[in-house]
Amino acid sequence: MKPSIPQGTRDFSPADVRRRQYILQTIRGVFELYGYQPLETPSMENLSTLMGKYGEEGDRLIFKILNNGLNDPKNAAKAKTAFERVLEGKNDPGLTERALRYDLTIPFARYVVMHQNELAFPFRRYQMQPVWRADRPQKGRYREFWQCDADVVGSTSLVNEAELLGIYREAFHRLQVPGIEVRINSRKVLAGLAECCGAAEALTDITVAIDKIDKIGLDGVQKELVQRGLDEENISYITRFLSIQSEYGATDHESRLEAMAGLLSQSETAQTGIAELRQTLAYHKQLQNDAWTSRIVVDFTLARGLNYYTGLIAEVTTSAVKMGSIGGGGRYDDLTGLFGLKGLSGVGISFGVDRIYDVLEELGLFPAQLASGTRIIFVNIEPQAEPVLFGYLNQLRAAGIPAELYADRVKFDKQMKYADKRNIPYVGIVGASELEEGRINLKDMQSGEQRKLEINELIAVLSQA
RNA sequence: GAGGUAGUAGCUCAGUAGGUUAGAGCGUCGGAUUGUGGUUCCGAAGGUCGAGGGUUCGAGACCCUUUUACCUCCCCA
Repeated sequence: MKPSIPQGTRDFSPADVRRRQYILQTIRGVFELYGYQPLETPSMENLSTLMGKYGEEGDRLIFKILNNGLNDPKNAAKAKTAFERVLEGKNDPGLTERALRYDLTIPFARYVVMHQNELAFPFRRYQMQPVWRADRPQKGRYREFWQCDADVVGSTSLVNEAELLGIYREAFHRLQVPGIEVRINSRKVLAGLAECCGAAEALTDITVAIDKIDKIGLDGVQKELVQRGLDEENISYITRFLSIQSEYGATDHESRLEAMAGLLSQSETAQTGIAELRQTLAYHKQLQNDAWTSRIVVDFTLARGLNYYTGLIAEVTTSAVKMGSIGGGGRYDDLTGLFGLKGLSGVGISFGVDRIYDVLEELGLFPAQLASGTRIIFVNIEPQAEPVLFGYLNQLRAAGIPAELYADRVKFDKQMKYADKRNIPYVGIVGASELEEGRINLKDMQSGEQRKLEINELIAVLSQA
């Protein structure tokens, strides 16, 4: 049988894992720095927890888990009727009642509701775990991928928004990704647009269409709006809305906000949204670090799919690589309401680790020293030396230096080749003569230089390198 | 979920209008070199041509099905 793995999944070889851990650790460090606490939830949730939370499209992409025991004769009738319902496109607990998690936000909301009495609100947590989607794989799109989320619930303050934007910028600064743009918008402005253009009920159609303007241009958006049933009057208003976006420089926030406030003066919702954007930017300005090269862009065409967002929405892209967004988030006023806990507002962001990986790879931004963990390997050429080498290993490891011994006594050059292939920077050679001298012949694999050292000197050399 | 392109050695690929035992480079392994890797030289192994079925005297090539990757749409990280 030819081995294979499921569509859209990947193996991660040692070098891949090190690189992924580098990303994960960098992001984790920033989360911790901003006072977020770690949380983990199960890989699978009850199907009812997930269904209906991501829109129709989302429901279709949830990986469902088949119930056990379907072949038990006493379940047969139930399973058969359940299967009939599934064929009709419905779910039935007789066949499946669990599913793999689709994102980290809904499980988080579920967690908050279940543990509301133990938590100190505002509750800030971060979560870094894989999620699964039955999407068709493409470049940068997998069926199993990791998300890194930071959310805070129980606070409506825009300080949270401002800090989350800071987390994005700090993390990408540390990862040294160039061309980072954190685009922000407010769902309230979009709702105001729908109101003002006379098609309040078509909010989703409008947002889905204008979100594509980067891809299909103004003409394309207009066509799509027609297709989605908007009339000429609606569309001409939306066109004016879109022109505000292109009229000002990318970072001329204030002019853009002012123009938008003028256009949407009839909508109280939109005015609130604009005021919130202003306040978020003002807070963020005080929190930001001058070293950050990324920029914040107010982008009124930004929509984002997940329909639970109600306030600020954000998305991260880099101009350095052709790739979809590498992060996104927003505020949701009533996420926990879905699980019976009303009045808790939350806001959060997510990092797309797998896409960030692809970006770093493409730009060659991974630090070189991620290659190997082992600092020194002892070649095994002299049987008498083994007890001494064990002692050296113990001392090196006690000093925190990753060290290993080539376990099999095979040909010298084979052992050297192994060290070379593993990218281990130093080789320790102890043969008969070194044994007699009580020293180690230390070879620097990069320069090829060798020198004889005592173990204490060797530890000193490797500690500082 | 809809459409398109592709799948030949571990990797990157070649393979003439269907015609003997399917090739190259890189890598792997062995040797030159039983105390010195990354360079060099010599040699070897490695493929039921993604899988299944069909057309044909004959299929890596043509047809169908299936699977996987990539691209577009949908949607999204």
